[in-house]
Amino acid sequence: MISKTYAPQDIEAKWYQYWLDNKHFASKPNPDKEPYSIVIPPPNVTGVLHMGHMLNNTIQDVLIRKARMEGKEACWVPGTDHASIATEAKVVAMLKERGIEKKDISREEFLKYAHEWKDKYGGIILGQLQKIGASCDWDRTRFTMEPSLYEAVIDTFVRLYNKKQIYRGVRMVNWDPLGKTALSDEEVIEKEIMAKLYYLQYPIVGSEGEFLTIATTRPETIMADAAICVNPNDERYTAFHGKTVMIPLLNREIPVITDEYVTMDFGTGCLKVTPAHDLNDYELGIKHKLPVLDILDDAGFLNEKAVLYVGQDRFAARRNIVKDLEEAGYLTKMEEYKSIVKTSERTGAVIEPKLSLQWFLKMEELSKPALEHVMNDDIKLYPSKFKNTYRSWMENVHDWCISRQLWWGQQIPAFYLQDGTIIVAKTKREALRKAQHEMQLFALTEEDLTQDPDVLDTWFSSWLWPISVFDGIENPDNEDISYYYPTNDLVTGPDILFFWVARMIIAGYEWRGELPFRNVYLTGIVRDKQGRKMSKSLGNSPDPLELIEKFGADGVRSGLLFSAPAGNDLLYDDKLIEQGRNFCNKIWNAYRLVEGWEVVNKQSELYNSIDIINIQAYGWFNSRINQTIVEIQDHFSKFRISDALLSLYNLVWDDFCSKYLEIIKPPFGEPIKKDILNSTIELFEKLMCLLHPYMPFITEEIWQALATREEGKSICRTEFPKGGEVNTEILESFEAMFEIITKIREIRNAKQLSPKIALPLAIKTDDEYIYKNMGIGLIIEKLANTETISYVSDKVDGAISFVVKADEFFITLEGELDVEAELEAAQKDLEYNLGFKKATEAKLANERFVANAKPELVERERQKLADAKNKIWVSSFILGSENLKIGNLGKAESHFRDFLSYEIGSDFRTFLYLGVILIEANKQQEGREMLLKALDEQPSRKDDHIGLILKNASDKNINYVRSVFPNYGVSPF
RNA sequence: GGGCUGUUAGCUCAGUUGGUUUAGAGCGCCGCCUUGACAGGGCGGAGGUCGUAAGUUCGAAUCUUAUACCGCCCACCA
Repeated sequence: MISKTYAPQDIEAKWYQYWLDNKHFASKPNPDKEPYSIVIPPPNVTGVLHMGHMLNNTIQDVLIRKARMEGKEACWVPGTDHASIATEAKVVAMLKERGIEKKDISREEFLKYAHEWKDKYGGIILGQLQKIGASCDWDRTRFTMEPSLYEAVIDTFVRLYNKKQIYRGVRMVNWDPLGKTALSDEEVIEKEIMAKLYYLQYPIVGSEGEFLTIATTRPETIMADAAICVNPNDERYTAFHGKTVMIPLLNREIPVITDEYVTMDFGTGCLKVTPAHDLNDYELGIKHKLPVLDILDDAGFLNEKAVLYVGQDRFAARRNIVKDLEEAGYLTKMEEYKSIVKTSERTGAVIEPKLSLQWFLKMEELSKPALEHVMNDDIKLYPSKFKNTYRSWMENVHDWCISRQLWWGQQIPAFYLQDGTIIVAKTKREALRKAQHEMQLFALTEEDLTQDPDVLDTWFSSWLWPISVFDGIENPDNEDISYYYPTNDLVTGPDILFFWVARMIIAGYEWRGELPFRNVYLTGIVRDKQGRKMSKSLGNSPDPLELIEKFGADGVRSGLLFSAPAGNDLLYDDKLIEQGRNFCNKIWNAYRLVEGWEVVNKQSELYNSIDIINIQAYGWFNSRINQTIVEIQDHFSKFRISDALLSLYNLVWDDFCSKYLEIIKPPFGEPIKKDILNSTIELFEKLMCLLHPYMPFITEEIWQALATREEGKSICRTEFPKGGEVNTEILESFEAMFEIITKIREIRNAKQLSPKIALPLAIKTDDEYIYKNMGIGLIIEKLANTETISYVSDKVDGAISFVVKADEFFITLEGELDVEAELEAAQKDLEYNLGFKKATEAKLANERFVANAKPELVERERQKLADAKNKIWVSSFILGSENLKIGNLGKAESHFRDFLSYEIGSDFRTFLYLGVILIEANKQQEGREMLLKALDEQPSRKDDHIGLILKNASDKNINYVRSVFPNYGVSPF
């Protein structure tokens, strides 16, 4: 017995192991196949799977699985990033727990601990990726610190240094006092905070009682002040040009200088210049040759140069100095001030601008090809709006600070002689040789060389990733790199567009002379329902593994993708995942239905009508599949992954389950014919293949169950369905048919009739063939639950009617119709269609429209007009006859007259009813004409007609009516 | 301050070269339906003057301009 709901837990583990055992994800260069490769954005080795990874890697898996099924040599390279700051922080924390301080141990010891930590806790995320079904080639797993990748990084550093692209210099850098390292601009996050602006008085030397007042947010840095600066055009301060002032508390004398940099209308127009602790001040300092006084140590504590508050943390010092300044009377004002504070992305510490000696990579030349090839679409960004962002960054790119004051990472291969001479070489030995040979320092030993203690920025290794995973730096001509590079698609978040994507492109052109990937798909950021970024501290991030446990990997994957258009943030809601889970369940139950059918083999005469239905349904659904394949291929070509999934979702749920299966489903307890079961299984298999990239597990499970498969075979290596013929005729007739079915169901609903009651349906059509011989009629009977359809040539009196295309449908219900309601509905219908008719006619009368619009469009307008007229015609008739029925002769007359005026066709009863009405209204002459016209319409049925006339005439006029037809003898009365 | 997006149903979003007085989907909502694949379901339904204002056009959610908000990126106002 198959379980009633889809139970993913056992199924997923089973098939993932099966795929691994049969090496379905393994890839090696195959000249007979087109390569398709993706390198994973390497997660931090310290990382655990979060929703962002889930989304990102699902998209990659969809792409790679689809490519694999399309016969490409698909290779998805997994791996992890050593993440220097994050990992070092974890290791430091771990050591601290064990009572060990980093500063007390040697670099070697520390690295030993770090590697231990990495071996024990690192790379958890890779196992987690398997849970989501990621079809990576695990044998190719790489780590940015493993020897060959390490070597590649060192090598590129040396080569760039030799090309004079790397230099060492003193710069104002973003200093993280907690991590005690420099950060690149990209690693800094700006936060808006409410700060205080302090107004401080600096006494003017030689002018007792006079002050210059400055405004600052950092009063603790006054001890590092080198000058006070005012705008030369600021008349308030002209008198003070060339004077000096005293730093409060400290009583050190500093000059008043002038520079146009100072804005006159901010604060007091007076700026204190602190070259060591502010980038702008630093530049001012250089310009005006001011001394640089750095009063902070690496951890953000005041050093002895500060003289005051030495040994205090910068924030403590701020509190204290504010208090002292206030007491001494130098603080005149404090105001709230909205300001930006820079913080470290990794440690959260407030960044300190700090002068330090760092290594830089010149970016100007290197980045040129990277800009050009994105702008000319050699590399495409999805969505393309990021091209703008990319360009503005690239055009204003700054030199990249690549040194970090850490131990975990690739140590900078720069060696210093005692006199400070720098020798850059891959190893100490090489450096020594270089020193000996190039500088003739033969007496030198390795002891005399000191390696730079810093390591390289993590991104300085990950920018090589698409090359280094294939060993393309050290062995530039090896088989892997030649075959797989450039890779095809890169899937990542827009938050690392500059950090990583741009630099990979730069590296691609620098080291391979070509692009690293052709397409960059930038996913959105997963946010919570309120639009907040998911974060540990908010606790608003669900654990993907728990979700998988609860909803199944396929459910989570498809759920996330339902609402994940490229570049748009995704507001996560459990509802999405539920929807994915429900989709799995729907598929599962469709399978249960098909699986549960009993089969008959024998061809039997009795099954004739069923055959027609089945053949039609199969033909229709095949066309729908083919149509959808075209659609999803188009979506994929534009990286519209969500849209492709949605197309499939609708195809499976609405067309396959709600329509196709309902059509071919045998009545309860009855068997199904073998051939239709086989075609159904064939269709089901196709659907599973189409869905496999999105929902690998359930599709494998069902695919395996639908037929006997060879040992080791998997749907993931089965050919992705190619499109075929799309029969538009059958699609259109089915579309009309479903419209008819919906109308009937609507009537059933409106009349509150049980679905079990078969309704009598009559159709007035010029094309009975399509209903009778094409099986359409039979399907209507089955899906709308009608009695055997009758075909009529006249309108049916007293029936509920509706029109689809050119055909009219009548359902006669027992009991009185609600005339008022019918009238109201018909009236509404009439008005709508009259308006429609008017607009369309106006459009068609417009020569410019007919001349300029596409011919198909004009033709479609004409068709719509014809349909609308038909509907108007029907509504008018209903209004006329219903009004007649309730004795509203005047209204009835005018509706019938309208009816005739539309000249769409005629109907004998219109003439007839109108004739009687006119006679009743004492317009005998005209009435008589109408009655005769009625008879002319269908002379063969004269007797029926006269009977109807007499039935509708009142006693008063019966004789007159009779006199019109003197030869008609029998009175119905 | 500069630049770039976006603004469509109660919510989250589609809407691909302008073209039905009828702008779609999912969720949510309303009504009916439970022995029969699935209530994690079926069948129907309601709900939008497409941010605002002008303009171009035979025709505008779609193009132009202006404007208001949301968001993102960049930038040295202490």
